[in-house]
Amino acid sequence: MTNQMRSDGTRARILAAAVERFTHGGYDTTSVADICTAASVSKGAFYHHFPSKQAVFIALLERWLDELDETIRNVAAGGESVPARLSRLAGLVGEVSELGTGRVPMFLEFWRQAAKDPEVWRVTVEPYRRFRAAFASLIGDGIREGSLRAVDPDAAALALVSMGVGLVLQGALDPAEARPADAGEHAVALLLTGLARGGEYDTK
Amino acid sequence: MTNQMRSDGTRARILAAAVERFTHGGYDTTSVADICTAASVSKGAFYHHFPSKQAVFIALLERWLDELDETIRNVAAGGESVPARLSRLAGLVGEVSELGTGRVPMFLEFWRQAAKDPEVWRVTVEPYRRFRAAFASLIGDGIREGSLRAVDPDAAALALVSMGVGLVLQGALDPAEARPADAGEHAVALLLTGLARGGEYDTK
DNA sequence: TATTACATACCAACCGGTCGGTTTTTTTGT
DNA sequence: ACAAAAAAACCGACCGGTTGGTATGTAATA
Repeated sequence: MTNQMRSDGTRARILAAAVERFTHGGYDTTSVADICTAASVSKGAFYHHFPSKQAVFIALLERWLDELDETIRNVAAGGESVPARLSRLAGLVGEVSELGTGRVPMFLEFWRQAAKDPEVWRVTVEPYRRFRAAFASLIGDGIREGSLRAVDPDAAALALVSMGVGLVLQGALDPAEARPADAGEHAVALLLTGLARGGEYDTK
Repeated sequence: MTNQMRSDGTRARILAAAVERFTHGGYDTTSVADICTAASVSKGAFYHHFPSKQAVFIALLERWLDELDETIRNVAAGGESVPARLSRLAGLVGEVSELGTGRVPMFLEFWRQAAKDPEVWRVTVEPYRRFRAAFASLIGDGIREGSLRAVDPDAAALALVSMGVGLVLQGALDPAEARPADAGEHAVALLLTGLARGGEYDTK
């Protein structure tokens, strides 16, 4: 086995173990020794690959942000009508929270650290801004296209993202009662009804 | 000064210092010594009033829940029409996030601990359920009263609470760009438009 | 005097990070 | 082609510092 392969493998194991432990117990509670044990890696190997515990956290954050950016691109793209693209979003909320239920604690951890560390803050906040900007632009298109009411695009985008965040969070906290997959689409449809020009909003 | 007064005073100082420190640095990072220093209280006094650090946290949580319950009662009450009461909610979101901006980290801390400790989880989740139930009941009234469209009250309540949570959280994370007080009411109005029977929703 | 409220010194456990040494792969010299 | 040397990956004991919690004693109230 080449040196590169070996290195990449242990690095990946450390990252995977870190996300597992951080998710399970949070950043502060999880010790470097915990991560090492979970990754079947020695402390020496850990500090050979990462300069600090915080560096692992930031690497995780950046990986997550890349995924998020890809999601945004997918949402923004597409030649269909604006309402059709918006309704694709309704499904996205359910999808994200299904896939991400286990991840939400980690995601909460990012926010919590963002309140303390300016570097983490900057890199955490930016995707939300991009998210809102993408939606605002989409909504602006819808207004010009005539399929949406002439609302403030920024406020509407904030509303959409907020509801998404709220749904995912509540779904993670109380999956039995606030299942986003079931009620989430319904909730988003409700908001889209308020956005759509006149009468009911057709999610089909 | 009576013994009771003295005791109550130091207890209150510990609680106040705890919320200040937890808000500033999170649960794990804040040490008992930190709290004691901030409260001008010795460690002995601390452990005389509380059996553990966790106990202080739970006392804080319970105090917060009482406030929340009072808020719910205020929202549910009132003899006005349902749309009027719902629009009062729009203002509430801005209000809560204005008052609570500094508190949000603490609130995040509750959620994070809820993922770990079943006891904390139960007591954290319940108010959200009550919140949703209160809104669902209110929306049900609106539907019977004829002022709201015949939507699923539970889904609509989830939508409202989710948007509120999302707005507060985003406002706390990024106050410069996602000011809930400015755009929050607008966002809720948008949702209410989707709820209201026909045409525009009058927030007046 | 008895009890409650507070103060201080102390401890065992743990944590992030370091460091000297060992194993494994790669490069170099011939 | 092959050994020697260099480099990269890895190991685990160790360290200074901190933490939640305790034990023991003192001052204030009942």
